[in-house]
Amino acid sequence: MTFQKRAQKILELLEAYGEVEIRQLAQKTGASEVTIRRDLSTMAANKLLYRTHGGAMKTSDLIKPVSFANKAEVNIKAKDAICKKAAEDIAEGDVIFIDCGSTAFRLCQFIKNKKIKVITNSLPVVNELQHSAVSINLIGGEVNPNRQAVHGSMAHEHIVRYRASKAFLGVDGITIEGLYAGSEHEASNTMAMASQSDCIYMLCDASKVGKTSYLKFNDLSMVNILVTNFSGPEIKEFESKGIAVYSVRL
Amino acid sequence: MTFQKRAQKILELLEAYGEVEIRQLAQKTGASEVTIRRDLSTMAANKLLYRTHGGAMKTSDLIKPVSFANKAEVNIKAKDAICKKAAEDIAEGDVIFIDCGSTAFRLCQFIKNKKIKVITNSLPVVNELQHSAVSINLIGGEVNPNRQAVHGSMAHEHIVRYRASKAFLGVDGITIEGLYAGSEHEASNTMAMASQSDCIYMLCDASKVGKTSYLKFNDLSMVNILVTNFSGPEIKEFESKGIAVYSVRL
DNA sequence: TGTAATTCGATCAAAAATAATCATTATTAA
DNA sequence: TTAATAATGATTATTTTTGATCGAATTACA
Repeated sequence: MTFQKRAQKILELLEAYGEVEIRQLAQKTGASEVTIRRDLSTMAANKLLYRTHGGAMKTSDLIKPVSFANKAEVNIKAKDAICKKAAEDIAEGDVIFIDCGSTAFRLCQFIKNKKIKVITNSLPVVNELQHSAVSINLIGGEVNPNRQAVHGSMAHEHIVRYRASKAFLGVDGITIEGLYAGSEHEASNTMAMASQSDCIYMLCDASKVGKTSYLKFNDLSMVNILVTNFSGPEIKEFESKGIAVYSVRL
Repeated sequence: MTFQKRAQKILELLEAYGEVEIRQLAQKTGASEVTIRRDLSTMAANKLLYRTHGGAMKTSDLIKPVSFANKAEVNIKAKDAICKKAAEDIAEGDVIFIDCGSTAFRLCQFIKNKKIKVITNSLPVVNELQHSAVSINLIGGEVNPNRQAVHGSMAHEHIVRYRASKAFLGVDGITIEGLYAGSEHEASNTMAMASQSDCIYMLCDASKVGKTSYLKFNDLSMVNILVTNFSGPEIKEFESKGIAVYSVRL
């Protein structure tokens, strides 16, 4: 059994149980404990797992290089349902913006096989769509490792050079009063994408609706379609402001 | 049995089993193990499969990060030695360009802990440096999934907006006559980075020196320093053209 | 806290696989 | 046909992988 095979097995077991012991692994792979120990060290060096005494643990998904692809993610079902609904509106030949953030990221799985062009500043989106039917335009600028996204004035300039039929955006909070972001950088990108698109989709799971955040960066007028699993009386108010609301259920 | 026939058979078996052993293949094809080994290396160079000890694995079966642990990459030692040498010249506070390509990628491991700014169009470089001391500026434009890099006119415009103290570039081939690239896109980016840098480092393992490729995109005048493990009489000629040559040994 | 039991890291040796070299055979070009 | 070129195979030297062993470090637990 080669190193690669063992590594695969180890990662599988890690995925299933969250942690593994060297004894187990040695038994399952037929290799000696010394070898397993060596495997674990090289894998740990590549940040594929955390080394513990006598075994290994799954790398915290926060630290993993590229992944919102994490099933422990909050509200994942809501986000998936929202994105599935939104993806129905995406047609062959479309040019779309995809915002950074964990919600918009979930759109990827539903558009992989569509022949469209995606303009994005989200590194996970790029990684996810890299070997798919989608052609990608990556927005350039300063990389923010925490958000796994590109920001800054160069990014802004880049965005306004393009034009898309649809933009799929996320925010930190949305109320009747307006849209809220966690940072100016994000707000700036979101605004720029909106200004360059014919139709603006706002993807918000229920936890975002009615919530405010530190920066109110715009009112609701720029939003055309709100896709959400929120279902309170406020929905009517959004609609009265001229926003089409796609309500999804889980 | 010709190479093509064998390659076909190998891919079939790979498709069926996910992995193959050299012994098997030698038996099934009637070729010697030496020949199979040669077949596998060329196929691995074309990314048709992953080379393992004693055999090969299907590319798609491999979990991506494991492939980084794969030492089957061609000329890896030369590339590492070259990059280690080149990295010695990088000082705190530097702003540097890093080209796409497998050679320049190897620079990452040696600069992770330096407080510098890296401007790059290479997605693997971004992933590698994302959670390090390095701050990253990602060049925007069209993503080429095969090269895992960003190209196009937008990329060019992005590059020329910045200025760096050093550029670490790769080429497909280098001779006394000039520099050769595999595509115009690459050449365009390489040229742009060179034009915006004070000092241009060319990173070339021995297989690149003396080799030409389909596009000669410039003469040698733009190169300041050639870092290579090549050690033939041609080195003197490079030096006579005013290029400083850093010779590395393995 | 101190002691026993694990686990780890380093070093070594054996086995397997690979790379390098050279001779031989097939293929192609002149 | 003959010479040049490329592909293959055999042989040898080198490298890689693996497992064993032993002192040091870490953990468990009495």
